Amino acid sequence: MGLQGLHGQVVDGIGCSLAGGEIRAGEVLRLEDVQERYGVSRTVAREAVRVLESKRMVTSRPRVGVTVRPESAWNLYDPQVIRWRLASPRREAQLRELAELRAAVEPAAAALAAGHAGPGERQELIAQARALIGAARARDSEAFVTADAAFHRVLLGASGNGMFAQLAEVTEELLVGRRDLLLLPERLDNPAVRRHLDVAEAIAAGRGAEAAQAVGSIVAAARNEVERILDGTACPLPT
Amino acid sequence: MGLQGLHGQVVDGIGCSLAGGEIRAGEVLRLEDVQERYGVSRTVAREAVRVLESKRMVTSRPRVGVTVRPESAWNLYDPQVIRWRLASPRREAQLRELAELRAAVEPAAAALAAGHAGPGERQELIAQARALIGAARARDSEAFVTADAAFHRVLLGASGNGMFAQLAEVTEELLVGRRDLLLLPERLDNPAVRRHLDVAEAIAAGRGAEAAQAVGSIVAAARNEVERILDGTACPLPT
DNA sequence: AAGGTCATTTGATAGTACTATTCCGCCGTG
DNA sequence: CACGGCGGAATAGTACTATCAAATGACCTT
Repeated sequence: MGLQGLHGQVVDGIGCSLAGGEIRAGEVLRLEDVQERYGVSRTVAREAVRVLESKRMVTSRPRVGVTVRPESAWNLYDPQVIRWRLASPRREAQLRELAELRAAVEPAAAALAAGHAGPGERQELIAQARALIGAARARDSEAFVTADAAFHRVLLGASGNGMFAQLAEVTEELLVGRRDLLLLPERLDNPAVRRHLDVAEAIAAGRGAEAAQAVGSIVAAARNEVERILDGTACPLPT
Repeated sequence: MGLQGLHGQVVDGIGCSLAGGEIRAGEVLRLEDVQERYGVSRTVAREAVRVLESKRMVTSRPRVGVTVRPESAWNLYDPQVIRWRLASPRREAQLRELAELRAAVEPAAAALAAGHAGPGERQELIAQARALIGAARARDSEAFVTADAAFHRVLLGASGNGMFAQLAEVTEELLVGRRDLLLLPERLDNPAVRRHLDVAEAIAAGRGAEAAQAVGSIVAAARNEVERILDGTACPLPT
């Protein structure tokens, strides 16, 4: 995973502590503290700090030490940061943010995909949509998440926008996060599932607006689901 | 900016070369090459590699060296990466992606802001909208961009979603990028400008859907503008 | 073709010298 | 007496070098 090498472990350890709120913004760590806390050499400690600095989680200044920056400054799109936040007590807030982000982006990605997708991608979308429906019918939660993730990955990739495509990884974490929250095999077969095929067909036909609308209903439902589970305050779906 | 310390300069140099396509995916750099290319010690070279690794632009493996990863793997939301890509020959593609991202996110942010914004934020939005209109009337390109950036920063921040808020920085780069592309003082006073006040008032009144729609028209126009300038292929605005 | 050996390159540590910044005391001035 | 600027000293990061360990790809042997 992200912990290649000694420094990676240190980064992961500190990153976790930061995301978990164990170390709060404004607090300062000395390089020496990091060394003995993790039992590593100065070099490794510095590399770890450099990486965290690159993620904008800390700043390093002479005579002061390593200062923790406020969460709002962090690179919140860094996959590692997302994972830390998902593993933190504030997991719910992160899930909600991801759901909102996804709800905003995927419709736009679908609209673009209708214009940019290649023949293979259009076919792949339909194939994954059918696999999704099949998995839902079979109450196969495993295959369901796999097909769901694959579908949205292809969709985002077909948008031709690299930044959208990169959200596929995030989306997958969201999907498994949702699955973990409520593993309801009986809930698998809902209207949103069949909507996936509508999306695939709309994109295959190049009908961007239609695809966007269909995706919009899917992600809005997903977001609503997350919201409902998290804090009970579900927003009504726009008809 | 991001070049604090020696290693920062090396990171910036390599990052630039990578984004500029001077070093392509799959190519390998040896740590020793980095050392003599930038005249730095092994320690600094390693720190630079660690940072680039954190940005997912390279991987470092023993016996092989530092391998450049394909652009699709990079942390495209890292502000530094965005800046490198904006400074590269492929600047246009990056601008387009940013415009598309913004078009997708800001309406959603506006809808959320209608629910989450505090009293101060609602007032601030109206104030910035008025400042924007004033700057447009006065043909003051400088004040225009400032107010525009401030408006969207407050808007994104008021969404209550940290990931949305973080796009403010990106949006500002997009705004100045657009300004640089076409500094047209006479174009300042267009319908989209007055829409900002509609947005502010809708959010102030808590009418999320209305705010989202108004923002949608603004960002769609902006995106269309960018597209038109970049490659002449403008998409028709959805009525 | 399969397997082992070796060279190469990164990974990690220790030690050292440098540098920047902050803190604090000193002095002068108002 | 209080306030403010000035400068030294302590402190913590910055950077370099040297050295050993570990991993792995390539080559050679069988």
